[in-house]
Amino acid sequence: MVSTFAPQAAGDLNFLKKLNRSSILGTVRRYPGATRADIAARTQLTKATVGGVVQALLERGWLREGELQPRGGGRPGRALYLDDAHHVLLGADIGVRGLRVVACTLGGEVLLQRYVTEAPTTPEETATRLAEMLRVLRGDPVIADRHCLGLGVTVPGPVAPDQPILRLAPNLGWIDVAFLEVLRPHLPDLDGAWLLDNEANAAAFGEFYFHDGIPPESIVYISAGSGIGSGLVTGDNYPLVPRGIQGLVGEIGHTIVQPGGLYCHCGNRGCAETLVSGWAIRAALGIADTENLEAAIAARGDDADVNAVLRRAGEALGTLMLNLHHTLNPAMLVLGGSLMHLGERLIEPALAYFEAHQNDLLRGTQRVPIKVIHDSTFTAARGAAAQVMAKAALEA
Amino acid sequence: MVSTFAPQAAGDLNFLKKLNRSSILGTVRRYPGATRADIAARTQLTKATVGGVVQALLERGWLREGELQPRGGGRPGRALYLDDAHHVLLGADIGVRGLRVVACTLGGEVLLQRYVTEAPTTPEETATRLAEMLRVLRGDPVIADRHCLGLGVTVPGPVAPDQPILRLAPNLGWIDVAFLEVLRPHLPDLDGAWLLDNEANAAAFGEFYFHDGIPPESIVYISAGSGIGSGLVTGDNYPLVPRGIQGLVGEIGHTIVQPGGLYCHCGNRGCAETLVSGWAIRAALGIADTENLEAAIAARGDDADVNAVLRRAGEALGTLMLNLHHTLNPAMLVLGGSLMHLGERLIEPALAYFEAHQNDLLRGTQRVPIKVIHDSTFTAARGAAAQVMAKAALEA
DNA sequence: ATTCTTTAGTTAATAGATTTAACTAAGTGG
DNA sequence: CCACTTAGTTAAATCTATTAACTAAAGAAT
Repeated sequence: MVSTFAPQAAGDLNFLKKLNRSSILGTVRRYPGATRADIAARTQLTKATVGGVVQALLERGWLREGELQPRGGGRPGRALYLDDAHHVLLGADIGVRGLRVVACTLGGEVLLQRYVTEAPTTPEETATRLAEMLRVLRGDPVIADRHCLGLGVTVPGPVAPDQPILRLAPNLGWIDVAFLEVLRPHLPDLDGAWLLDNEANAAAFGEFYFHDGIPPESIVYISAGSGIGSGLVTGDNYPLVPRGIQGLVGEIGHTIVQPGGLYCHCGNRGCAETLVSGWAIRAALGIADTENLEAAIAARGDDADVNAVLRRAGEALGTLMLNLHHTLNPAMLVLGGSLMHLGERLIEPALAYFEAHQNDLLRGTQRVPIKVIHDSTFTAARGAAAQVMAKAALEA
Repeated sequence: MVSTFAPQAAGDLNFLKKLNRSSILGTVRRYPGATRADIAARTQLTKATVGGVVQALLERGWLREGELQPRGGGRPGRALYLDDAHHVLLGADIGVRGLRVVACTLGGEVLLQRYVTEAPTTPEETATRLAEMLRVLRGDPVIADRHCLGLGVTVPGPVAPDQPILRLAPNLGWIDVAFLEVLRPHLPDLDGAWLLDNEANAAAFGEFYFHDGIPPESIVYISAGSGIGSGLVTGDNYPLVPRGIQGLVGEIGHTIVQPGGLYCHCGNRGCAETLVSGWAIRAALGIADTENLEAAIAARGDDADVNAVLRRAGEALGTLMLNLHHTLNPAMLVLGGSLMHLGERLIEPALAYFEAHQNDLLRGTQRVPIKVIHDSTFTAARGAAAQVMAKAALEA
C-alpha cells in the first residue's frame, strides 16, 4: 500500500537529519509542552542532538518556547509548542454538493474557512471557482503575512496511489483528472507542497494528525455522504495512509453486506451503498437530486417510511463498522460525512447495532472508541491541510 | 497498526547504517543477480557505500558473488545473490490438526521439513513435542554446520501487537499464552531471534518476502482452515504487517456477509465462518471432529449435499475476496489453508464468484492476480522463517 | 593491434551528523 | 550554604556516507 509520507528505505546523513527533525517535530505535535529532555527520552536521541534541532526549528518558526515545566528537585525544562504564528496550511475539498477551503495553523486550528454550495461542473470551472476562493483566503489579513506551506485538495473518488490523478468520481462525472495541473495555472504564486487525495483518506489523516491529546494508534474514518468510503491512518511520526495498488483502499461502499440484495450502480447486488448512502436514501424515499436531502427528510417529519429507511441505513452502517473492525482493528472509529446531518434516527441504530454485535473474541478488552462528527463540513479540507504539514515537516 | 519490522522513526549513525544494509540486502532479495551498480542505482546510495556494505555482507555469509553480468560496452558487473550456504532460518507452525517445522535458506528454499498430525493439547506438552522436532531438525547434517538466525512460531489465533502473547485460540482452547516463554527452556541453545505470530500473518509475510520474482506491492493471504483468517503485507525493504490495536487485523471469519444468517460460535449471525470454515462444513455435513475432513468428503463422492455445501462455502469465500479487495485493494490475493484440499468444488465457485462480481469502478484496469496454494502445509512455518530473516537482516 | 569509450568497482580524503563528556544553569531539600 | 537533581549547551571525538580520483574490464572504432 503506497503511502505518501513514509520515509524512504535508505539514505545519507541529510536523510537521517530529516528523519530526526521530523521525529522531534512529531513528538511536540503529539505531546504539546514537551521539553527538550522529554523529547530526548522519547526519541532516544541525545540531549545534544535534540538541542541543536530544536534551536533550528525555533529560528525557522516551526516551534515556540512556552513556560517552564517544574521538575521534582531539578532545573525546570522549557515547554515547547508548535509555532502557530508564522506558517499557514491551505486545504480544499471538492464535494459533490459544494466547495470548501480552509486555512490552518501548524496545530490544526482553523483560522479561516469558506464554503459554497455550488455543485462542481467541469474540472476547469471548478478550478476557476476554487482558485477564487483560495485567493480571497490568501489575501485575508489574518494569514497574509504567514508563510504558506502548500495546498492539499480532496476529491470524492479514488486517487492513483503513485501520482496525483483522480481516477473516477461517479458523482461528479469526472474520469482521470490531474486536477492539480488544472488548478495550478490559476494560482501561479502559490508555492509549497501541492497534494491531491481522496476525501475520506484526508479526513482520516486530519483526525489522526490533529487529534486532541495523544493520537490513537490508528484511526478508521467512515465517510457517509452521497457515496460511502473510508480512510485508514496509522503510524507515529509518519502517519501511513494505505492506498492500495489502484487507490481503492476503503471503497467499502461496494463491499457486499446483503448477497442478493438491491442492485447497485456498480452492477453488483447488496453493496453497502445500496443501503447507506445519499443516493440510496433518496431512491428509497423518492427525493430528487435537486432537493436538499436533510431538508427534505426534515420536512417529512416523524414519518414511518423515513424512520424505517434511516434505521435500515443505520444498521447497514453498523454492519460496515463491525466488518471494518474485524478486518482492520483500528484503535478508533470516526463517523463523518453529510449523512450525519440526518441525526439520531440514522446514527443511533448504527451505534446500537455495532454495540449489540460485539463478539467476545477477546473477552474483557475495552471497546473501540467511536467519535461521531455531526458536522464534518470542513473535516476533509482540514485533513488535506494536515497532509501538507506532514509533507513540509520532512523538508523543514 | 503496529508492525514488527518497520524502522523506528529516529536514530543515530548506526541506525542509518542498519537501514542501508537492510535496504541493500532487500534489493538483492528482490532482484537476484543484481550488481553493485544496480543496487546503487536502485537505492540511490553511492557506489562507494554499496561497495563497502556488500563487502561486509560477503564476509559474513549473507551474500555470495555469482557470474559476470555483461553490460553493453563496459566492464561487466558481478552478480550478487543471497548466500544460501551459511545460514539457516527455523519456522514452526502450531496448527489445530498438527505441528510443522521447517528449515530454510535465506532465499526461502526449504531444506528440511517435518510434520506430525497430533492435535496440540496443552502449551507445555506442545512445547515439548515441538522442541523434539526442532532438535531433530537442528541435528540434521544438512543444516548442522549452519549458523541459525532464529526461530519463528505461528499460532492459530490473534497475537498481541506489542508482545509475543497468543491472545486466544478457540480451536486449541488456549488463552493468553506466552508460548515463546514456554518453549524457551526446552531449547536453551537456540539463539537468534525468537518470534511469535498469527498463522495467516506469517503465511502472508512468507508469500511476500520469498515471492518468486519481484514481489507485488502488497499481498492479502486468506487462510481457510478450521477457522478463517487473513494476513496483509506491504512495503519494500521493510514489509509491514498491520496487526491492529488488539492484534485482530484480518479476523475476517467474523465479518458479517449474511445478516440474519446462521449462528456463529462468536454469538453473532451470518459471520463468514458460518459458511466457509472447517467447522461449518463439518456441521453442515455431519462430519465429526475426529474424522479427517478431506477423507470424509472424498468418501461421499459426487454427493448433491456435499456439492451444494462446498459451492455455498466457495461463494462465501468469493464474497470475502471481493470485500477484502474493496477494503484493502491488494496487488495480489493468495488463497491457502487446509480447505484448499477440498479441491475445485470449493475453489472454482470462489474464483467464479469473484470474477463475476467485479464491478467497473476502474474500467479497464487489470484484475488482481490470484494465487491458489493447493497444499499450504508448510506455508505458515516458512513464513515464520521469513520473519526471522527480516528481523535478522536489520542486525546483520 | 591499438586506442577510445563506456561501465564497474575501489580507495583516500572530505563533509556532515550524532554522540560523548565536560560543562553551565537552575531548581529542591536538608 | 551545600549537596543533589534535572535541564540544557558546548567542543572534541566518532562514525557514516559522499566526493573525486583512481583502477579494472569489456566493446567499438580506427
